Amino acid sequence: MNKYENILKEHGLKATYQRMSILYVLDMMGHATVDEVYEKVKESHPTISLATVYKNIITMVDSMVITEVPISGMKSKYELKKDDHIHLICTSCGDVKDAQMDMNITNDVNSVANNSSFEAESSQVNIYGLCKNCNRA
Amino acid sequence: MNKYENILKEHGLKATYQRMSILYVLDMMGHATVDEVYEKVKESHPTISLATVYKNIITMVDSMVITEVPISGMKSKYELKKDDHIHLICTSCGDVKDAQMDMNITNDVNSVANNSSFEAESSQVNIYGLCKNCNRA
DNA sequence: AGATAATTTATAATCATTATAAAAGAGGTC
DNA sequence: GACCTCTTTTATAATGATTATAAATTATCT
Repeated sequence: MNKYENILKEHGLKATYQRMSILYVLDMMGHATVDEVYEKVKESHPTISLATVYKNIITMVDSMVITEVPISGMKSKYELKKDDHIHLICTSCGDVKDAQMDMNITNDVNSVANNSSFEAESSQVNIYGLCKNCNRA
Repeated sequence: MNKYENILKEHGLKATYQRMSILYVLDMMGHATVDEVYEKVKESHPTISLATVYKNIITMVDSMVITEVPISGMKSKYELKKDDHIHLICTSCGDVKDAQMDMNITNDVNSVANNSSFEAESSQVNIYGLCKNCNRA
């Protein structure tokens, strides 16, 4: 449980109980909106304030501890910062799953940026469609 | 100017002056937020209501006349529906430019989806970084 | 353990989006 | 072209999401 304490300190942030709880929730859920994080953290820490969740999510995005995943037609979700990967977003149930971003895509994406004299820093790939479960139904 | 009238009717929507104005603004600007559209349309149509802009943007997204472009750390922008392409998003000035999505990326992306038994419908690729202008400064 | 600066909290304030209902307009029919 | 019907627009109010405030609390350093 001091996995999260370490992450925070490595990024120059104080390791408060609230921040660690948010990171734990994101780690467990994979991806979650601000509200989902708030509801989940309240289960173990009922007095946390919604403002605290908002403020810390912003702070941790700025410090690159977590990443915003903006999604068409839904509120943004947040996830722990990890290596580049692809998001498979189910337009029916809203579930988000990660898939590995293979080297080819990374290379292609970088060459597109170079061809436009664009100084690329990061990239996001979202695939929208139906997850296994929703596709059956 | 009845380019937009045709697009709307092809998608089963009434061709109101307000909708055509919104499409014209998006066509001129390339990408714009709800507020930017509202401010721009007001120049030629000062009595348009903000609620009308909101409602029509939702309607036209649902009818696939326009597309939402969700972006980390900014409000979503909207664009006319076009073939798959990549967004080069400047984290300094907020500008969004299109780049061609080459066949390789499309193929790679589809194979990632297949490997996860995910029924892909569409995809979005965002590259964040510095545009030519901001990179100089 | 104490000092200090950052963080948390509850609340209010602000900003963004959606709902409402009356007036206006689009597109079809004669 | 005038009329009918249904949809859309408008202004406004209501709601929902996010941010600001300032006092109380807490993490970290010494």
